[in-house]
Amino acid sequence: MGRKRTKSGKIRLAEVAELAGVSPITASRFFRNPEALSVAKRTRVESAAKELGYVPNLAARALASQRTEVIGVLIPSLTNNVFSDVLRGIYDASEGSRYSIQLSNTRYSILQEEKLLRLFLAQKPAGLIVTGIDQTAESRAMLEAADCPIVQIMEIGPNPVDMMIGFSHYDAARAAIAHLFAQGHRKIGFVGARMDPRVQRRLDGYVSAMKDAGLFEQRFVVTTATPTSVTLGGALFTDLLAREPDLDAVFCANDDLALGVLFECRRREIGVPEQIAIVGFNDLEFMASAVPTLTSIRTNRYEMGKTAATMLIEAIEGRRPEQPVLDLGFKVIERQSSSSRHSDNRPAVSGGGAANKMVALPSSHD
Amino acid sequence: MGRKRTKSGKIRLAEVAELAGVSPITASRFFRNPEALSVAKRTRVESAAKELGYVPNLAARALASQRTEVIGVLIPSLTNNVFSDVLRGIYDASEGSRYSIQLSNTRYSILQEEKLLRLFLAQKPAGLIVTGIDQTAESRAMLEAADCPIVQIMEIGPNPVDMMIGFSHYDAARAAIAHLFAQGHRKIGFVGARMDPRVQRRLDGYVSAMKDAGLFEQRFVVTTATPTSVTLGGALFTDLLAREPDLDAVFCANDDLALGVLFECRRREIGVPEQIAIVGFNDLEFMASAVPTLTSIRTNRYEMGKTAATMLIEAIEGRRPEQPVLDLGFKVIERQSSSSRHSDNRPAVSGGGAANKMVALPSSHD
DNA sequence: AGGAACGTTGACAGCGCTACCAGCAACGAC
DNA sequence: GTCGTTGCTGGTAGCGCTGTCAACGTTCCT
Repeated sequence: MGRKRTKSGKIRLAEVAELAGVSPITASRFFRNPEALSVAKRTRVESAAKELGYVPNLAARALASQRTEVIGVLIPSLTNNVFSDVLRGIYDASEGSRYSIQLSNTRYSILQEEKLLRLFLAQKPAGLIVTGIDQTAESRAMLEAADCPIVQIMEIGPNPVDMMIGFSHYDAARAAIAHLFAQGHRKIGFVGARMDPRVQRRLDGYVSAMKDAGLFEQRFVVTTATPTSVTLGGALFTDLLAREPDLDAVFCANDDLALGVLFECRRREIGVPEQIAIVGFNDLEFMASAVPTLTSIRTNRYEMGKTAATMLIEAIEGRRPEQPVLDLGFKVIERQSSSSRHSDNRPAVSGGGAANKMVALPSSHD
Repeated sequence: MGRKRTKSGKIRLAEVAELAGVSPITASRFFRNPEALSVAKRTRVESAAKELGYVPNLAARALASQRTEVIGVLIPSLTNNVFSDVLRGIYDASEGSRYSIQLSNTRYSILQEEKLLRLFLAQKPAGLIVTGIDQTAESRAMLEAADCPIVQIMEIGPNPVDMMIGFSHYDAARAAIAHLFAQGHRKIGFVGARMDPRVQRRLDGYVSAMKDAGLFEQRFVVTTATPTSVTLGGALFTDLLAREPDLDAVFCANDDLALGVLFECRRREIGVPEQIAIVGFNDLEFMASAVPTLTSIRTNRYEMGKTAATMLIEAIEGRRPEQPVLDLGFKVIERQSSSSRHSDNRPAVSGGGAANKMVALPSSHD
């Protein structure tokens, strides 16, 4: 049976080529590298494709060219609104490009990540975005052997596989504690949940800052492997208070926990910031409208996702960035919850790339 | 040049077949329908595949079989944590199945949705999940012509394209207002943002309930097309109060707005619920730990996503659900913010599927 | 015993596209 | 005028897999 067997409704490249009066190869070239065609043929193919409503068959293209136009993204969680901001950036950057996003969820397991990586790589993705820098040795080897650009996101560290974009969670935590010190706080608790590598590094930053000041006490730290939530913030804070009733500040590993701590303070009629100061992490939108407004560490999540995907696409197309490692920095957004004085807008402390990138961010976003 | 040109590292089905001592076709069948093989060959192919670390080439499979194993998902927003719950359900259900998820973001534009739909359908997805019931006529026609199962999610209505899973936003809003009436509230405001079709239906439910009681006033309603946020909740509530200082309750179209209203009340020292009752929508996690705890309408978002994907996969594999339209219902979760009495756990009012599973659609309009 | 029915297997021929290389015209250099 | 060079175009041959159908061996029935 001949090629004409296909349903009449189906438009193949051959049909476009025929209508345009060129060979299929020329038509194919039009979609991949229009500049290679003479202007005359280019316009002919273009209008033929439009007239027929041609949509390329991606599977055939992938099979023939031995590569796909898929960007694989591995993130640990979909629940977390931190990642939803990053993802939004990634999707926004991919829009308008020829690349599509294939998302997978590692559920904070590096073994699961390794499995997914193997799956992804077998399909020859155009590029890969992976979260963090704590891969298994096997994953690391696969990433290094992969013949596509790779961006690691969410944090920065030594030995990037390829490109890297993020900020130092350790430094950010130290900046938060430095801020609390500057406000006169000494007995500063730490509340953390999930304890993934990035939260762990925030804890490390907290510990080092406290030790540097000779103020560290193990009982100031309350953590759990449980996924984070507002309610959990209240519960962990309750534990913390039971261990150390004289606490004068709490640094929360994320904003949900901070909100939970705030509510718990309200429930117990503990004055914020008079009796206890609160600092969160991420600067989610609600932090600026809470009562009192909540101090947090602003991280550039949307920008991180967007830049990661943009860098990746550039690299895929052969334009590697001059700087493969990008520190997007962070910024201490000081608000009422940690302000011993009454001002709500004092000079912000920032770190990493933030210092010389986006200087004066307004204190609310989106 | 012969077939052996391929890099030695690449494992094709042919290699597996050779090692197993069967024909490629038999090996192929092993992956698609193992039951069709004799036990002996099945184990032979299985161990050969494992030994060689074979991973099928999806592009080749898609090209040869004229269908993909991709489930297309069209949602309006990635920011909204309502959708992130739904997505989590979808991804969870797809995990372990052979299907992968292809996500696209319509940004609340039905024209954008139409464009994406065209793109998706050209790749012959195995199935499709689309948000809502307000497609363009063109989209609707494409969906009806598509030869794959389709699930509409987030709400229910007449004339499903194929399958449908959601609940009545209209009825849910009416239940919220009925609850406020039962608590003795009369001057009930409505605060809404984004005003997508589902929020619009919540507004319609509010309006109809108020009109039924002869209490509707246009000035009780404050809405905006701006994307929702906690801060916006406070701002809209401020507008509302300016128009109607005697308000005794606010129904918020979502929980972020409700939280913003709560904070604004605290800022203005308005007692909740003594002076103003607050009811939100969705019952996000933080509602239960706010001070006071916030009443909301619980919607089964994760379950909706999970069930949608499960139904879809079942349908793809030929097992169509007995009931193509599933009403997941809702539940009024009464908490302190709307409780005139002091109890925090009175019998919950529920509607839709929660009461009588997927029978006739409850009194939804339009 | 003969034949039908079933379960299992394999040969063949593409799926729609692109990599590779050859061919051809137009042009400039010598 | 010949020869390369460049720019554009087309033919051939797959990419790795699966749909279709025929062929085979076995079992069961009459």
